[in-house]
Amino acid sequence: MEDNILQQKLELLKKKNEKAYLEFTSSFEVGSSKKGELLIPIDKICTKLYILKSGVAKQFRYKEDGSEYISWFNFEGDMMTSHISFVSQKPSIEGIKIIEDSEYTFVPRDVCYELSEKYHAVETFFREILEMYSQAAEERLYFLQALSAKQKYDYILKNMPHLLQRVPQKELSSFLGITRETLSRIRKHS
Amino acid sequence: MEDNILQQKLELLKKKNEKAYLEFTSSFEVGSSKKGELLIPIDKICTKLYILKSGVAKQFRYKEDGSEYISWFNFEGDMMTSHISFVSQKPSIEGIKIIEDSEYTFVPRDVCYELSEKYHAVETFFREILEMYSQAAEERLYFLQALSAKQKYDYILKNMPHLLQRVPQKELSSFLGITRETLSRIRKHS
DNA sequence: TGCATTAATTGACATTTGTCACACGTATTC
DNA sequence: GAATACGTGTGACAAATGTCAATTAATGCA
Repeated sequence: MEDNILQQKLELLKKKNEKAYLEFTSSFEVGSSKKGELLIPIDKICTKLYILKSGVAKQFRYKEDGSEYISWFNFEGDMMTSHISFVSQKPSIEGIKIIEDSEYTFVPRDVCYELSEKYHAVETFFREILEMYSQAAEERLYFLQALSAKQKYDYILKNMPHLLQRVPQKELSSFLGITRETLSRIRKHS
Repeated sequence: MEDNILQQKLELLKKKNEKAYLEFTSSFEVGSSKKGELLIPIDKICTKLYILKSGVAKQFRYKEDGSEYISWFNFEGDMMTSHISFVSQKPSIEGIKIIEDSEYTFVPRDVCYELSEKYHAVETFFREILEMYSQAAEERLYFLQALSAKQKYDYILKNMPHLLQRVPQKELSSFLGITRETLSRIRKHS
């Protein structure tokens, strides 16, 4: 989504330092996964950074009661990884699962950090990605804490309508932090 | 808190590039504020990055119904700013208010970005700060969405006990996303 | 195509948390 | 030091959302 802001950042990198850009992008590999596949399992150390070319994926954990908590959905153009594990190289507490057949490219984590160290421009690229990422997290925090179930649904309707078309309600409700039943009832009265 | 991880990062910067370190730290200015003072008002563009030396501050917004949403508390050693406004230079949707007399240093935003561009090591410094920041945001997201009122309180008790000593219950409850009354009742039965 | 599995809907009811009103004690201030 | 504002505690009640169970709709697979 977001009309390929990631692509724009990559273009910027290319303009700034073509050598760095080429070295970075030439280490991209391609892959694909079917619906239901676990791209990053919980408890494993995450060593790759993914860029989704097509399809949909979800980032999730399990709560204490065994139910699922969905922290984010990823669509075409999105960069994704199990962020905390990627940075810290500890076992991941979040997993990534494909929920619609997907194609993607990926880079090994080491390449990201090596090139960040080698090229200032690559470091800048990642700093800017992180800036966007934390903005999104901050907005989501407010969204989750400050809005009622109905307000959350209206927010999605207005700001992320593609979710409604491409994500099952079961998953959407978990993303909103409400039950399927509540979501179903809200939809009925909208 | 976090036993001055920020200080560690600054030391690292110094070791990597002393010139950059000196240029960065020499543009720090000092300031102080009394309890109740608004360090960063809502709707203003945020142009400074603060490091709290002593005291406590809160980052907050107002919800649609006028009640307060507290996104974070800052203590000695914490870096703080209105993140989204700082990055985007748009009017801030969050404010920062002093809730215990504070001393701090601050750097103009422009210096941060100029030095990030000028020195690779400074860029790395900020990238790492952002990595920590997004990890914290991610954990807070899970905390808010996945836990009940009582679980949230127990989590604070266990992981952020200093909050209980230095933050009024009114503010703490807002941080937890529950009402004062609910917090009061939970405390009674603990 | 048809069977089997999964997702969504719906109703009755339970639970959690919020709201409102008021009492009480503690700071703050003039 | 009295007066005022502010933070906290508590009770009665209301509202929002969750839980459980059953039914229907949709989807995927043989």
